[in-house]
Amino acid sequence: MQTNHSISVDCAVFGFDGRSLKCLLIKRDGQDLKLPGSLISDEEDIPSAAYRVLEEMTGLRDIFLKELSVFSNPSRVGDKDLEWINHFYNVHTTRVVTVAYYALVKLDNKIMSHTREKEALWKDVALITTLAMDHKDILNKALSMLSRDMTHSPIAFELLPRKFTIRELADLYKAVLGVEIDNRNFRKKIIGCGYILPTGEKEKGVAHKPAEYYIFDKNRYRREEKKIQKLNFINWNE
Amino acid sequence: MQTNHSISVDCAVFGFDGRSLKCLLIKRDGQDLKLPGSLISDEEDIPSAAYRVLEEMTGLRDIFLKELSVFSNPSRVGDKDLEWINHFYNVHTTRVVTVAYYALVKLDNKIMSHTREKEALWKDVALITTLAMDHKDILNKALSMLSRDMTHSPIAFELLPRKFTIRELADLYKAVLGVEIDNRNFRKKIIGCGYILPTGEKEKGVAHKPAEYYIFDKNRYRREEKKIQKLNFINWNE
DNA sequence: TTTCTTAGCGTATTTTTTACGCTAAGTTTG
DNA sequence: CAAACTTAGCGTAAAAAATACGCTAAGAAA
Repeated sequence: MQTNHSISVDCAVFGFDGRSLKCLLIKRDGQDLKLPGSLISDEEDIPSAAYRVLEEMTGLRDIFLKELSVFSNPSRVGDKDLEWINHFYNVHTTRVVTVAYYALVKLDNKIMSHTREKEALWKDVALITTLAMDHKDILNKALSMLSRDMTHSPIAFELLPRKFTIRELADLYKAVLGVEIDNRNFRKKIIGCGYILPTGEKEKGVAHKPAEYYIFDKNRYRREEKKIQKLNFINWNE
Repeated sequence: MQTNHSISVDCAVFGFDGRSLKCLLIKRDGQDLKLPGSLISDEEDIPSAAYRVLEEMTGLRDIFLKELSVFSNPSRVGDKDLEWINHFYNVHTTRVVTVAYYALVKLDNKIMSHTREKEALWKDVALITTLAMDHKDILNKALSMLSRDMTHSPIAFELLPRKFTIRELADLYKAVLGVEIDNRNFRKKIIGCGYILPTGEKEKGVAHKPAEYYIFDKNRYRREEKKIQKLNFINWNE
């Protein structure tokens, strides 16, 4: 029985620029686009490898990261891709199984200059048509997982600056989930939740009534979370 | 760079006997208990390996199966475990990364006799204290994923016979989620959903008013699912 | 025959969601 | 400089969903 394989990680890194969802892509050999990734080494566990890739690409250490699933189709890496991998990593492997993650980052100046330096690019996810290997499949799965997660847990704030307006939050939901949102009811929901707090600061230089900045209070969220004892626990349409 | 690893699958297989949730365990060397699993071979992808293990253990092909996550701690397999693996599979490996799944089965006579033959045992999950390697961690993660999934999608029926009473369904939820359920409101919710249909048949030989048997209509569920356009899409406490 | 248990229907209350009117505070336009 | 335009942000009413709980029915067991 032959049972030795190479294992890699691949990360779909998402950012939000206020208009649309972006994904971080890198050019392989200056040609095909692919997700950032790496083979894992003997000493590290797989999440560590993912964090290593993320730090390399973004310069950041504390990044929201979640495992998607394993992609293991024996033919997912074609001969050409395999050649590139063996050359790039100086190994001899015939099959690579990858563990896919998605990550969420705030698109501030720091990260933008770092990724520019790495010659990576932030591409609007709606405009990504093909990627190397099965990376388009990974991206698709990441997008559907992200949609699901954004409705079930407060991870939207990983994509927004620390201080954000309620409009920015709504725009993010519109962009990712593709839904229409009623401004007035959305506000009520957000303000009513108890852990999204006004800062007293306001927008400047916008062509309309300036909105107040809010912050997400993680500790308060956790406290509220514990209080809730949902009896209305079954909801099979989510 | 050394990058070759062995990959395995491990499955937490759950069943429900009407009283409590059971997990399928096998004895290694007639001693330690572990989850069913296997190394994967070069030709198969990982889900196929999981189905192979499940068919071997249960005799069944169409089983609900879902990936949990990858367990990759370099020291998750101790020296003793490694020795057993190398001997059992006739390989030479120093590290095994495992992809964990959970599976749901209906505990009917057929499966019970098959697992008995395989000398596997169905143990009440509440009574499982230790398992080989990191299999207890895998089990814990499987249990929390199962709880989550059972509240968000209609997978409870994978654990029940085709025809079930509303009480049996409620008992399953009580057992898995550890919640109290009001019989009257639960019925309303179940019957109101539109895809759990009465069969006309009734229980026999119970020491109380016999209940009607219901079936879960998968096609009707999918149709209803499409109809729903949830605007109330954000619920961060689920 | 009484007691016990669960089935199964109904009603009233509370909570949550949805729809939508309205004023406020800025910038842009003419 | 006033009118037009855009988004902020408050409020109210209606609809829908969740919850609490009373009650009778149908069987077995005592």
